[in-house]
This record gives sequence, C-alpha cells and structure tokens, in this order.
Amino acid sequence: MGATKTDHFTDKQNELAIIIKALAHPARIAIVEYLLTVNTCICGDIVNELPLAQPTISQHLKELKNAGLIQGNIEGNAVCYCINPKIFKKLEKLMDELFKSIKKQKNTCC
Amino acid sequence: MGATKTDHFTDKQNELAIIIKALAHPARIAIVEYLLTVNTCICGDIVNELPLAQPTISQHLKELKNAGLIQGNIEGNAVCYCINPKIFKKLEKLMDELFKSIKKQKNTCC
DNA sequence: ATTTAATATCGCAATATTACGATAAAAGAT
DNA sequence: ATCTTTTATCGTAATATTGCGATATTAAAT
Repeated sequence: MGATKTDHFTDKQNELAIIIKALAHPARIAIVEYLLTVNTCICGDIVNELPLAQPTISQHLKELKNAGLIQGNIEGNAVCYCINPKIFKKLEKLMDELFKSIKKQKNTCC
Repeated sequence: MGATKTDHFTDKQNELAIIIKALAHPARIAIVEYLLTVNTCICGDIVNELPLAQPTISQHLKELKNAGLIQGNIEGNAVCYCINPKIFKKLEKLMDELFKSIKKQKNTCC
C-alpha cells in the first residue's frame, strides 16, 4: 500500500486534499509567505531566504506549481515565481464551505 | 532524509502545516464532512460510511485527533467522535491571514 | 567559444504515510 | 463465565515524501 485510494472519494474531496497537501509543509508555507512579502515576484532568492538546499527548494516549488498555487515564468537566465490567486480563491471557497458548516453545527458533542 | 526540518521555520508556519497536513487526505476530509452531517456525533459508523478498512479509519481518526481537529469520547462500548471547533477556528484565522495578504497583493506578476 | 549563473533533474538514503490482516482490549449481552 | 461488538494497536508491505550531492540544462557574460 502507501497510495491514497482517491477513486473512492468525491472529486471535491480529492481536489481540496491535493491543494491542501501542497501547503502542508512549513517550507512551502514559507515560500508562499515570502512570495507575498515581495510584491514584484522575485525568483530564486527564495533559495537564499530559506534554510534548505537549492534542489530541495526547487522540488518544493515544483509541488506548489503542480497544485497550481504558484506560477513560474522564465525570464532569461532566471525563473520568476509568483502566487496564482485563482487557486487560492478556490481554496478559500472550499474552506469557507467547511468553516460555515462547522459554525452551523449545534455543538451537542459527546 | 525524509524528516521535515521543522526547527528552521517559525512556530506559526509549523503549527499551520501540522493542522493542514491532518486535513490533507480525502479520507480525513470525508470524515470531517461526515461528522458535520450527523448533528449528534456518531461514532464508528464512520467505518460503514467510508470505503476503507476499520484499522485504516482508526488510524485516520487518530491523526485528526492528534492535530486537535476532532475529539473522541468513550461511551461504554463505543467511542463518540466529534468536531473540535476550536482548532478549526484557529485554522480559519491562520488561513484568513493568508487569504487577506493575497488579496492585498498587487498582481504585478511576471 | 568558454565561463559563469540560475534552475532543474537524477539518484539515492532516510523517514513517513497509507492500507490492511491479525490480534488485543474493553465493555455489553447472553 | 462466555460470546459478541466496538475500537485500538501491532506488524508489515507498498508507496510517498523529504532532503541533498552530483550533474544536466539553459541563457547570459566575457
């Protein structure tokens, strides 16, 4: 085993899980937060900012990109990464649905 | 390797990552959603609801519990699981901070 | 053309996750 | 006391993730 049984869950559940999973690592959260502090989307000085080796950062960037959370555009020599607000909006919507139904729930718990 | 280098990131980043990670699996999202549909917090019929074996569910419940997202109270024979709104509120707050700074950002991207 | 700089990819080791059968533990039912 | 039900834990196999050194790739700089 080791592989998630995605086929048994709804598309929505899988979609949310994929987006969330991409954010489920402190380095990737740090990358996203860093991209938010630099208004112009600076590229690979993320490597200088974070305490991880260049290949590791590159891998995390790839995962964020695969989930659609960031974009990478080639600019000559370097690559310019930036937030993709679209997917974050989708995430916000999905999470809001969750948060709303939690607030609706009568807390008659155990 | 294989172990996350948590010590290099901020407490906030690690905390958010832990909560998010607990939700980063369709089965665990499904469990949370199921707990929200049954107002009275029913216990182990989660096993009947989801297409996974009982030990697998038990393991997922443990992870949700470890992250504080759900609670489990023993009721005689059975165990009664339910949402813990506290941690969801914390999650909502942390995510809201993220979403807000995304909206603030001028989208002068690449 | 060669060198330099910035990223990506490969390959690997260490560890974590996912899933489940078998079994244990605890409480209720007979 | 024994059986049944419910849940947790153990052990294990399959796979995924994390991290990084070494190397490839690409484009700019000399």
